[in-house]
Amino acid sequence: MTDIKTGINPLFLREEELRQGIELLFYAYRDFTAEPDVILAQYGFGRAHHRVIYFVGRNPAMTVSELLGILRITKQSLSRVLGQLVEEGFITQRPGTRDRRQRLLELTEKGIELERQLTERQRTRFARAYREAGAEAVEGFRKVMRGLIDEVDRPRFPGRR
Amino acid sequence: MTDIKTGINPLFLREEELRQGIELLFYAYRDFTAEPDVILAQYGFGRAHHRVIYFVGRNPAMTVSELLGILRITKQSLSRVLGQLVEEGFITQRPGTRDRRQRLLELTEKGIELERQLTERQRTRFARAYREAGAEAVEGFRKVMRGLIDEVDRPRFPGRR
DNA sequence: CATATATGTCAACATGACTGACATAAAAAC
DNA sequence: GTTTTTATGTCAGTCATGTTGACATATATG
Repeated sequence: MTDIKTGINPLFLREEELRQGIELLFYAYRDFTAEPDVILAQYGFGRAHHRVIYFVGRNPAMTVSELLGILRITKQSLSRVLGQLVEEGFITQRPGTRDRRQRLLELTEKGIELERQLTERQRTRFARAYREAGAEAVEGFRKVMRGLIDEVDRPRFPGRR
Repeated sequence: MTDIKTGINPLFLREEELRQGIELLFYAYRDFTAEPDVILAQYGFGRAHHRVIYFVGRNPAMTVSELLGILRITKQSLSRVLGQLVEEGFITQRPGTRDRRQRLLELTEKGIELERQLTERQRTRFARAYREAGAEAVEGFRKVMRGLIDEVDRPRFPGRR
């Protein structure tokens, strides 16, 4: 075996390092999503609703196709949550002007308020983590995260210029 | 409005920065989990099975309670997937020696093989991202991710000594 | 005019979470 | 040594969120 004397096996270290990454992602996502769930439950909503509200709030006047492309779910799955959100007045749909087949999505005042309330927790979590880690670490975080994402979606996160 | 002349509003930048973090986490997790799903489907398993296999592989002889504490799901939910994995010979249970109420969990050969196959994709994804980002960025990534995790679970990821 | 596209809808199903109630065996406390 | 707590399992029912497949409508495009 390699490095019996030093007790360090570089391959083992690498394996350890990679598994740590996997676990960091698991735990971070678990805790990151747990907080808004409490609020969502009060509205009778789930995580899927949060995702829709989030991305519609982030990309006003986005089309259903665009949203489907981000969420990577089927239109039938989206239809249920989106339908509820429209029905209950959190999101409005209006036909596109250039292409009248499109249903452009937008948050209502009520939707904006819920989005703010939901995302606030997550923003606070990031703000704390960023502050404690420092600017340089944040840059490293971005770099690695960007590299984890499928190539098609990396342009959504332009690197440092 | 602040900084009309420079066109820079620091509060807006901060908001942008935090939202980018939120989105990085969403996309990374989405793509990170998508790959093993293909293999799991061939076995008639889902993501929940992968999580159980992963953590049992990582912590041999772990108890059911420990596993529940990591996954943060109910024992009823765990019971189904764990039961299947035991039934189909991927995991074995044996009573603890110190405390004979415990059922210590362990991967079988078959389980180890499946774990390897499943996690390999994710390890490769991390390996590439780490390599492209560089050692310093990886350190920043770790720092931020650790800060995102609930305080109780941070000791699982000791900082740099 | 024919075809492709954007969207929606109906139906059936699978997975993985939940709550609540109850059961058993072993450890720990008194 | 009896009582209580703990670790685990199980039965039953429900819900949220994903899937596939088929079909419908309106509009854009060739």
